[in-house]
Amino acid sequence: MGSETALSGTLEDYLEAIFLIVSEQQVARVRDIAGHLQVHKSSVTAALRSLAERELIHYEPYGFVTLTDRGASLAQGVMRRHDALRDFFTDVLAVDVETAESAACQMEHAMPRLITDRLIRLRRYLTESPDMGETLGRWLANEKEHAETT
Amino acid sequence: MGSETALSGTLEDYLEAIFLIVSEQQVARVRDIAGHLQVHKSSVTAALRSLAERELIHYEPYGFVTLTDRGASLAQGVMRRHDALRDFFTDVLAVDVETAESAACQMEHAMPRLITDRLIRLRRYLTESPDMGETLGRWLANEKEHAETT
DNA sequence: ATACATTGTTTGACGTGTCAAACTCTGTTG
DNA sequence: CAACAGAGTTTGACACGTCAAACAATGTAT
Repeated sequence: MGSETALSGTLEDYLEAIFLIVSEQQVARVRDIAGHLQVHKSSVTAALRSLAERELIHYEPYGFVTLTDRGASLAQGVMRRHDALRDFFTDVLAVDVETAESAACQMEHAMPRLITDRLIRLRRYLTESPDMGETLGRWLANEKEHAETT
Repeated sequence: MGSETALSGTLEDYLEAIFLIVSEQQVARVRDIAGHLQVHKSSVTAALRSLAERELIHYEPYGFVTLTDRGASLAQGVMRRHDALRDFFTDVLAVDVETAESAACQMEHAMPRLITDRLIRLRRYLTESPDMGETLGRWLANEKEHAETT
């Protein structure tokens, strides 16, 4: 079952960016991707070629970019890991959104399915179950005291 | 205050390997590092030069390798992140050691201090506090059912 | 001490990702 | 439709990390 060769973290980032941009605008332009990833346009062109070779995007030079089915499903996988981490960091560890977001960004790439699933469910359990909710709340309150000791 | 330029994840891996080897043997040899990291000896030589330039290791060609103080403290930081992740994965998320270890290996590099601290404390709280212990236990049992659905 | 296997280094090549600058399309706008 | 600004691409250079193969040093037996 064709996973060819695993994507690099970098290409996963491009895929994710394209997914997000396509969700808002209909279509992704090189300029938007470059802006989103804080990278030069020429780097984007190179990445697009590579993603197109792997058939993860539809791309013709000077044309708009969209995801193939495989590309979209891969991108969703990346985003799921990203969101799982970020939400766990903010909702359970009470970390500020900026820190959570940027850490998630960098840690998302190598996270196995099993850990992603468990993280999502533990967060749900901890934030939604009434008994855990209270205990967690106590822990969180406790954390506030130790905060800002960096 | 002097962080020069942040280490790459790769160099952090070398530093960590050296730390571990030095802990067991007195001294790290190129061969051991290469074995530990599953990399060719020539890659090790290159990495050692780079670490020596940054004054993180004591290194003379054909000589033994040891960590400088800065190197040791950096290595301990990496290991602390590594262990925090691995232990959280195994003890809280009930993930098997191999998966936990290899995921920690790859995710450890970009993890901010704040998140590391919180992760360590949450694990402790969840596994050592009696009330949480029971609730967590129930959650864990529940996880077993959903397992192997990959 | 000399020979030898082990260990370490050098060299040259490659892959990936980045940038900067020159160049080329493309679609407006007058 | 001609000119132009904006968007995209090409090219050449670089940094990083890796490998494979040729080479050099090391120390350990005999």
